[in-house]
Amino acid sequence: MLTVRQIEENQHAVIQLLAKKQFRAESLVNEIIETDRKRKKLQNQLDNNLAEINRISKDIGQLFQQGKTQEANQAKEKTTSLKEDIKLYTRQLEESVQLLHELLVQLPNLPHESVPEGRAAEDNKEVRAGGKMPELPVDALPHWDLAKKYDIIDFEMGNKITGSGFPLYRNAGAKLQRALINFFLDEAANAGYTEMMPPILVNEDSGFGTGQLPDKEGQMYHVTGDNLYLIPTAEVPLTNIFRDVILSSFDFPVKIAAYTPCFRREAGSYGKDVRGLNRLHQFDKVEIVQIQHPDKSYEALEEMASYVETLLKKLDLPYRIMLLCGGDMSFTSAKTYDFEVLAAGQKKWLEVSSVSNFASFQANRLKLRFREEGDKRTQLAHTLNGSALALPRIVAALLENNQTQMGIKIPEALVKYTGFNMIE
RNA sequence: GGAGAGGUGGCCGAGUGGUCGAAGGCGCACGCCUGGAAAGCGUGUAUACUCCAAAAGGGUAUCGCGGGUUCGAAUCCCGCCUUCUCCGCCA
Repeated sequence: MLTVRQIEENQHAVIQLLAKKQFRAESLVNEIIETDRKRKKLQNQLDNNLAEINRISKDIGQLFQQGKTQEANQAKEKTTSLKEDIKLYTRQLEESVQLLHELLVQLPNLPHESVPEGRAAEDNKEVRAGGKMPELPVDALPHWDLAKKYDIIDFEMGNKITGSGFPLYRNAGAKLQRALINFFLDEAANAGYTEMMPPILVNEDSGFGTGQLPDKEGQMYHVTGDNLYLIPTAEVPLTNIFRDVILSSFDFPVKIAAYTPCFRREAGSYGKDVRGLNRLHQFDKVEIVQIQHPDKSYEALEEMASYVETLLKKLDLPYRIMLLCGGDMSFTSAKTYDFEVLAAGQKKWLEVSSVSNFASFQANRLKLRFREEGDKRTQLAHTLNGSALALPRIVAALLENNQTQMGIKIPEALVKYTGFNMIE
C-alpha cells in the first residue's frame, strides 16, 4: 500500500510509473487525493467538536466539586447538540477512512526505475544464466514417470489421503525432501540469516499485513472454525514478526529464514502445466526475508539474488535469472528477479524462486517503521523476500536432469545430507 | 473445554467516574558538578492523525482489542483476544 503522502507529492510520477505496470492510475489517484482532503476536513470538524465537549466536561466537573449543581446541569444541556454532531462526523469520518483505504489498496506498488518496459512474460529480461545443459537420451522421462519408476513419490496415494496436489513422498523421495530442507537452511545460516520456525497458521491481521487479505482470500486455505489461514508462504509469518514495530537504524539489516510447508488452493489452475510436482497445493519451501534501510534495499536485492544463484550452482542445475518487466510483476513488488531451472525431461523452464524488493509498500501495511539515530520522526523500512528455495520444482529438475541408466545421481553438495549419491 | 485471577508507557508499578497521557521508581538522553569517572543534582523521555509555509506551539485519539453507559471512562457494563493458577483432555 502506498502512502497518501507518496501519492500526493509525486502525483505525476506515480501515474507514469504505474503505466509501466500496465496500470492506468489517473482516476484512482485523483479520487484518493480528493477523499483524503475530505477526510482531513471531517477530522478537523470532529476534533473541534470533541475539544469543545472536553472543555465543557471539565467545567462540569469543577462546578460539581464546587457544589454548583444547577449551573452544572445547565452546562449539560449544551452538550446535546454537540453530541449529535459528534456522532454524525464520526460516522462520516469512518466512511471516509474506509473509502480511502479501499482506494489505496487498489493501487499497485511503484516499479523501480530499473524495471524494464513490457507487457508480459516474453518481455522479461534475462540478466544471467548458468549451469550445464544436460545431454539426455531421447527416451528421457519426465519426473512423474521417474517418481513412479523409483517409487519415491506417490501421487495417487496423496489423492487417496487428501486430494490432488498433495503428494506422498516415500523412501529416497522423503529423504531427498529432508536433505534439501536442511541444505537450504544451513546455507541460509552461513549467509547470515537467522533461522526461525514460525506458526504455519496465521490470523486475519497477519494475512492483511502481508497483503494476502483481502485480495487473495480465495488462494489460502481458511480454517473457518477458528478463523485462521494456512500460510501460502513463510513470508507471511516471518514478515508479520515486524508488524507494528519501530526499529532503530542500527538493527539493519534484519536477515531471517525459515522452512515451512506452504499451502495454496491454486483455485482455477488446471491442465497440463500442473502435472506431477509442477504445481501443488502443499509444498515445502525455505524462505529468506530482509528488512532494510531504504537506501540499502536495492543492494540487498542484488545480494539476495546472488545468494539464490549460489544455491542453484551448488545443485548443478541449469538456470536463468529473469528481471521481470513492469507488466509481469506482482502487485506488491517494486523489483523482482525470477529464477528458472531447466527440467530437461519435460523440456521446460520451471520457476523455482522469486526474489523481490517491496520497498515501503508492505511496511506501510505492516506499520513497520524505523528511526534514524537522533531523529524524532519515524519512517517506513523496506522489506524484501525470496524463495531459497521451493522444493518441488527443484526435485523435478534434479530427477529429470540427473537420470542415468544406473539411476538418479544426487548432486555432490547434497550427498552429505541424503546419505546416498544415487537413487536406484 | 470448565472455574478463578490478571492485562496500565522501554521496564516495574500506583491509580475504581472529574484538569489522568496517566503518580512514583528503574532505565535511557542531555546538562551541572568532577582532573576523569561513579554518586549526587537538574531537565527531558510514547505513537498516530491533524492545524501552521516551517519551527515553536495547539487540537484529537490511544491504559490488551472492539462495542456500550455517562456531560465526562484506565476506572462501570457487554463481547473478544491473551497471560497465570486449578480441573479435564492430550502429542
